[in-house]
Amino acid sequence: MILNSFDHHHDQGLSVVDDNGEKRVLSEMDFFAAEERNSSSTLEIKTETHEPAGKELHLHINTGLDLLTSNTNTNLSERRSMDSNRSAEGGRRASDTEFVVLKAELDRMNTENERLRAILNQINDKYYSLKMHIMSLLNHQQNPGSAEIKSDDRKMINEVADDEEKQGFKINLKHCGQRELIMEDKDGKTQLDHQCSSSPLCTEEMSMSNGLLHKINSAEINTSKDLDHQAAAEATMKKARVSVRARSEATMISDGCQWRKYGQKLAKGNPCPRAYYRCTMAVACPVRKQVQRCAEDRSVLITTYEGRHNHPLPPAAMAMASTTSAAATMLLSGPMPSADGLQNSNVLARNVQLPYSQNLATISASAPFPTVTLDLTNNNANIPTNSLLHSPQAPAFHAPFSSHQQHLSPGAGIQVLDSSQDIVNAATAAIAADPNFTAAVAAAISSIIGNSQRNDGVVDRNNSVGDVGK
DNA sequence: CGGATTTGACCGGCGC
DNA sequence: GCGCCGGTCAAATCCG
Repeated sequence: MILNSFDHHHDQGLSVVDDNGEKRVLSEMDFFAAEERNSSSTLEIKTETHEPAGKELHLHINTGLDLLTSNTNTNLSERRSMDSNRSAEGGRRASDTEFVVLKAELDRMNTENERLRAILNQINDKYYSLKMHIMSLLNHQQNPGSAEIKSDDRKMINEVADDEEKQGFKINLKHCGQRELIMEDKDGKTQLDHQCSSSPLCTEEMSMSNGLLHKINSAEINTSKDLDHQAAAEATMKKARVSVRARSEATMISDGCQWRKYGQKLAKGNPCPRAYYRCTMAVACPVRKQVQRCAEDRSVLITTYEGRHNHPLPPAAMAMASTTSAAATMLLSGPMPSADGLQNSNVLARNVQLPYSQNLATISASAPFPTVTLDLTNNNANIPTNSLLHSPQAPAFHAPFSSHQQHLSPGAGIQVLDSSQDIVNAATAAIAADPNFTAAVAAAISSIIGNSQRNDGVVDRNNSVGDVGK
């Protein structure tokens, strides 16, 4: 057997040439593969270079490993004893030395691996922290706050940047005004950027957005103007709504929260009744939701959430709380022209179609309450729909955006700029990444604005709401 | 029997 | 002031 070195250039991992001359590529090495158990413990290591064929370096190494040994921690005296028994065959001493060398090398690599893992974790943590601070900073650029906070943020950025530099990475705070954050390695190769296409990272990141809201809010407490702004933001937050359009035959999408129906009305302009629910997962939880079928397309269910939860969320709700939190953030931290932007009639009198995901998210503020509409009925090319369509709880989301949804043509109204786009990008990624889509979306929305509390293990009970129009 | 749902009554905001 | 409409209340009813 020929064991090849890792081919870093082609990212092929470990390749092995077997006794028949066939080359195999291994992502993991299985020393205990059945066909190898009784074979010789000799490894032929071929250093595969990019030199012409025939110049490959072959190293024949007797590993000295007892591959039949189940306990890899067999003590050395036993191993030495076994080795000495074999020494009669000759060459044992050399293989013993090689074994020690290999073991040392293995230990060294394990140590290195641990170190790299720790560094990676540290980088991830600091990346998120830094990003939160940057967004907070940017918020202050729009809503000038205290210099103290800016100083703290700058200090934080410097500290993190120093750390990354020491660890072989650097944070590139490029075009901060446009919310670009890029992590590069020493060679300048981008490792992560603000788009954060890796869904686990995005999910993690988005789950922090509630914390960001709190951070932003708490950072605004310094002046009376900020207090006013905070009060206004909270009032708006209370009134802010997130509407989700999803294609579903079910009477209500399961969202991980528990709801109790308290009313039903026939609303004007829609023959389908509108059902009113309140969250019953905690006493006096103020969150309400309305469920109604779309008049134009009865297969589309429109769920509108309002308020913030006053309790921890179940796992299913937490799964996508990040998404709607992002929507709320988008709604409330858009390109406000002033600190009073939320009260600004210009803001409240506009509708904005978000540029990233066409037909996916729309801000509508023409209604009494500012509303973000997430349209999940669209088979958007930007979304890996296969992850959306096959959830056992989720119906297929593939209809085109229904016509009654308000849209603005480009240039009409105020386009949501980068921060909001980033948030929507991330929200979209989070949506697309979550296999339990329906539960995730609804859960997220119910928790929208809200609840950044850590999930404390509340069991997800199936909601027991009734049918709309039953 | 307790909790959830139904459904008509009621309330408040808004426009005319 | 009045009517419309969305939203909520609460008694009656249903259901497990």
